[in-house]
Formats: sequence, C-alpha cells, structure tokens
Amino acid sequence: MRQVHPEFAPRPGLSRGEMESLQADVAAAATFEDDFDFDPASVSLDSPAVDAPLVAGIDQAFLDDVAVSAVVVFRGGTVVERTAAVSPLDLPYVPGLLSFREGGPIIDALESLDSDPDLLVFDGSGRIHFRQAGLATHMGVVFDTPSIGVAKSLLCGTPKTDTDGRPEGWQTPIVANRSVDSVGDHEATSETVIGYAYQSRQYDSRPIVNPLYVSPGHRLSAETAVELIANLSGDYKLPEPTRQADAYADEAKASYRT
DNA sequence: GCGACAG
DNA sequence: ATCTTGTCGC
Repeated sequence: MRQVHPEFAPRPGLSRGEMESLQADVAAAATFEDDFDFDPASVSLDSPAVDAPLVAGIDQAFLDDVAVSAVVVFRGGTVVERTAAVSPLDLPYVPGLLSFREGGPIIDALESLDSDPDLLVFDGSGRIHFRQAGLATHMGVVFDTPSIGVAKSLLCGTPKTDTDGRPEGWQTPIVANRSVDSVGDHEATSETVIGYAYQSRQYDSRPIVNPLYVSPGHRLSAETAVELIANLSGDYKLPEPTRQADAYADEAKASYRT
C-alpha cells in the first residue's frame, strides 16, 4: 500500500516539541467517526466470503537497534498475505512518542505490501493518547486508512467502571482525563469517550486476565472499533490479526539473527 | 513537587 | 519490548 499523507510521517531528528506538535496536527487531521465503505458485520474470522474486507494486523519484534515489523493480512479467517521488514531504530521508547520509534519501520513494512487493506489493527493505542494521536492514529492518517489501536495496558484516560475480573465480552468506556489534550475539533473532557476497555477472554483457571484497551485510530468511532475487535477475536486474548503478526515478527526475527 | 505512562 | 526453565493445569 502507499502513503496518502507522507507529510505526516514521523521524521527522525525532530525535537520533542516538534514531535508533539506533529502529533497535534495528526490528531486534528484524524476522524473519530465511522467513515469507511465496508460493513462492520462482514468483518469476521469465519466468513468464507471471498469479498470480505481485508484486515491487516501489524506488530514488531526488536533486536538491538533494529526493528522487525510484520504485517499479516486476513480476508475472513484466511491469511492472504504476510510481509516482514527489518529497519534501523533511531529513537528509544518514550511513553507518548511510540510512533516516532516504531512508525518508520511500520511504514517500511506496509509499503512492501501488495494488498491494500480496508482496516489496519495495531499493537498500541489510537485515540487513547495524550494528544489523541497514538500509533494507530498516526499510521491511519499517513495511509488514510481505517485503523484501530489495541493495547494491553492503559496509557491515559479513565475507565468509567472498575475493570477487575469481568466476564468475556464485557466492556466499559475509557473517558479522557487531565492528561489528554483537546486537539482541533476533538475536545477532551471527562465526557469524551476515547476508547473502551474490552474483556476479550476470561479463563476459568486463571484468577484474572486483564482487559484490552481498544481505541479508534482513524475513520472509526470508539464503538465501532470495539465491535470490530470483538469480531476479530478468537480463542486468545489478542485479536487474531495482531496475534499472528506478533508470531510472524518473532519468526522473522529468529531467521534474521542467524 | 506529585503523578506516571502504549511498546 | 527483551532476557529465560521449569512448571501448574486443562
């Protein structure tokens, strides 16, 4: 696939202030409402539909100063394409600036993809971010493609209800808190729903499984984002596209080491 | 100064 | 994220 807005792509060598300023521009350019042409209900893991939307899962593995970015593309429950790219890392991990560390490598991988996915699913946050421009939002805007962020822990915002020990399928809104800035048309008040905590799985044996934190990246509402992730969840905690991308990144990393 | 945070 | 053996349990 190709970048639609390369001017928003993370550039190495920016100061912290410039990175934060670019994130504000990205957030202002993002849409947190449904704006896509496929039917959310047609996104599933078992639909044999030959015309089901293409969903790409993206994840990375690391080795010293290089990132191995993997993309696994699904159509219904079938993998139709996989790619992996190895790229140098310029910056360390800094909470809030993840897209500047991982964005470049991810763009490399997505550009090497033959398919043109209808939906991108990232390992990290989307709108659940200090400037409402997490990794999923940043990448979604650069490729102008619907995107969702699925994080295993909460970066900011507050769950409307306590999330401990909830049953499978349970969900509660994540509203903005003081650490979330209003950006462009996207205000951030204690009423603003920036994502959802979603209990994708709960095993009888384990005492507790933490929920996933799902947030819209671009061209999606928070409600639709959770609905889609629910449709893409199988027997494991992580949605299948992300889980497979994670495994493929590890594979690619292992073969790269040798 | 306190809080405190994706991968 | 990454470094890692065994081990508990379905």
